[in-house]
Amino acid sequence: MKEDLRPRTIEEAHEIQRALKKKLKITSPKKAPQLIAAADAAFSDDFVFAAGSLYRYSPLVHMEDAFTREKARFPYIPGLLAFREGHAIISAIGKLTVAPDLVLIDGQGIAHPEGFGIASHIGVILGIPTIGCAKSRLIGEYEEPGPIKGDWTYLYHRGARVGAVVRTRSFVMPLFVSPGHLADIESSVEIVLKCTSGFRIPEPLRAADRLSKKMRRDYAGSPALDK
DNA sequence: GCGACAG
DNA sequence: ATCTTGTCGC
Repeated sequence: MKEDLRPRTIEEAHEIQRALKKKLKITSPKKAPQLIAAADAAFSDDFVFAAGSLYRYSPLVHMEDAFTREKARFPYIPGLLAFREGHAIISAIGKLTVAPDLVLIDGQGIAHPEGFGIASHIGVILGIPTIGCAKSRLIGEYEEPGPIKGDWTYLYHRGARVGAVVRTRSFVMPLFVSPGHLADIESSVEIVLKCTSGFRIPEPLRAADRLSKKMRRDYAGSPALDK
C-alpha cells in the first residue's frame, strides 16, 4: 500500500488510481461513527507535515492528536493530490493510539475527474469510511445553495450526483462535500454539518490544520526527526 | 488551441 | 498549498 501512494511517474499514479478505484464502495453507513478523525497537511520547502486529530463524535469531544513529517516527493497536480500528501496523512492517522471509525479529509472524495479523490484513496487503503471536505471545486456543476447554514445542493458530474455544496456557515462560501469511501452523499453532509459550529470549516479539520502548521513552525528545519 | 484546475 | 498589507466585523 505504501507503493500505492508513492509512484515514480504521473502515468504510474493514474494506473494506481484506476486499480484502487475497483475497491471503492459508496454506501449508506449502517452505524453512526463513535470516533471521528480529520487530517490535513502543511508544506515547507521540502517537507510535508501531516496531522491527524481524533474526536469522540456527537457530541464532539477532542481526544488526541498525532503528526508526521516526511520529504515531499510528488508535485501538486490537480487530480493527483493523494500522491502529494496521502502517504503522510495515512502515517499521521496511524500514529493515533485509537483507530477512528471515520476520517474527514481536506480534499475531494468521488467529486473527482476519475471519481477517486484523496478521500477515496485514503478510505480504500485504510479500509474505513472517509468523507472529502474541500474548500473549492475540482469538477462538477451545481446550483448555489441557500445562504443559511445547513442549506445545500447536489454537485453533478457527467449526469450523476457526486457530492454536495454545503453552506456550513450563514452567508459564507460553501464547502464541497463528497463521500470518500463507505459513505454516501446524504450521510456525508449530515456528518460534516454536525462537526461544524461557529466556523466555516469542521472543528476536527480546523484542529488538524492548526497542528500541521504548528509542526511546520517547530520542525521545519530540524535535521533528524524521522525514524 | 483555450480555459479549468482539491491542496 | 504558500506568500503577504490592509481592512471589515463580531
